[in-house]
Amino acid sequence: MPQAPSTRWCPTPEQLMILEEMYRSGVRTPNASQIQQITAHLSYYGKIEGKNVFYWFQNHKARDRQKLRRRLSRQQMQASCTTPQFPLHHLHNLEDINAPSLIPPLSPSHLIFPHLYPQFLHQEGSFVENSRDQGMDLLRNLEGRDCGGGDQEASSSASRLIRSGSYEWVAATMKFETNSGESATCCRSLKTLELFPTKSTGLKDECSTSKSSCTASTNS
Amino acid sequence: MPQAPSTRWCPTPEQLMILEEMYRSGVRTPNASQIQQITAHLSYYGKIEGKNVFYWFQNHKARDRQKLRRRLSRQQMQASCTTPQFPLHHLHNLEDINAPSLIPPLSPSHLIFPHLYPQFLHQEGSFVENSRDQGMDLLRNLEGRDCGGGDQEASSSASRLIRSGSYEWVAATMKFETNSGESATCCRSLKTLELFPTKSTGLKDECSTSKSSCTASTNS
DNA sequence: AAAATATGAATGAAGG
DNA sequence: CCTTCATTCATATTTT
Repeated sequence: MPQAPSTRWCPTPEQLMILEEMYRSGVRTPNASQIQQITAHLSYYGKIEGKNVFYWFQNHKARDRQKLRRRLSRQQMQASCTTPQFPLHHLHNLEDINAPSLIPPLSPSHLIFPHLYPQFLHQEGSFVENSRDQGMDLLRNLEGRDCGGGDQEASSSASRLIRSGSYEWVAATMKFETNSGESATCCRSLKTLELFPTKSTGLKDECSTSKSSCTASTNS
Repeated sequence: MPQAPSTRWCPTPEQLMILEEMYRSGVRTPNASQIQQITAHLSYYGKIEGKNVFYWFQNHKARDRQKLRRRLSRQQMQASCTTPQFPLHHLHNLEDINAPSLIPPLSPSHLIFPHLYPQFLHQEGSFVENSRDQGMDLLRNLEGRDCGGGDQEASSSASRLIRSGSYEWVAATMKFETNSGESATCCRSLKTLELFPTKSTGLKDECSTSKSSCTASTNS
């Protein structure tokens, strides 16, 4: 089904520029009339409808706000992880992974994510929760529990902000994690995964370095 | 601005394996906390951020779905095609869209965004209004006035429905603008932006035609 | 080398 | 406002 001339709006560079400028200027949730006007102005640079403007601000704001949210959760996590950890670069250069290294040689997921498997469910970290009508066979059992489990609570005020959806969370995360250079890791590992040493934080792996590692795709 | 050393994440074989295993197990749309945990765990095998996990599931699910969809549509087509039909491949050659357009050739910003420049600000349209403590420098001038100006009033009863949140407005608008085929532009342009000819309404721009136009994104 | 494909990332659009 | 979906972009990888 050719979906017509893909009718989705796409801002022209000018429109985008203006919108961003406005956003920077403080416009966050324009009301109907504002939207009307903005639309009128922008329409000069290309086809555009009110809803486009509306959505643009909605999305932009949301995605941008998350970053804050995420930042908080992040800091919080770090706070609990701040404890200087030992050097942990030893872990893998991909190749060594196969070697008898210290790394658990790729354990089966039920070993890696015990919380995903009923048998191992006895720790706090619950997982599922919003497992609609999807598979979730393994996860069902967890249902009804407090999703965060232990550390979750730690974030009193933060938990609020954090609890939002994955998307938002991500949106926020992207910005900061990227900047910080390190990903949120350590503390989580502590509580949810005691199977491994928590030194995972400082890994360097960096799959992008050599062009070989990144494969591992479906290749099928 | 070249986007740095292409910092795109790439799952290590282990990470990928785990992710797939989880997916198979039924995990489809992990929420924030879940993502947190997954990320923490996977970070043991290499650098990874929350957004990576998020996107991974997002994409994986989407592509899965897409695959199914395609399959279905194909079957459907076959089903209907079993009966001798006329040739119908002609449909869609969205090529002609690339035709030489009448678009104004991208003038310098002060020409392009007159309304962003003080010199050109003298029209009525109010803008801000709920501009809390935000910037709004450019827009302030417009404050206090009746936003719509002329045609605004035209929509007597409509204004009611519209005036509620922007969302409502959009909800209403979307339907109509979409149907009418033209976006609410001309009239607006007239009053708010008389600097330009109003022909902006019928622009052809059509960013979607070639795969290049829509970019203008971060790519800085 | 060009074409096709796989996939991380981004974002417009909706539903609730 | 939050969450999710569909599309699309960009690029690395594989195919031809």
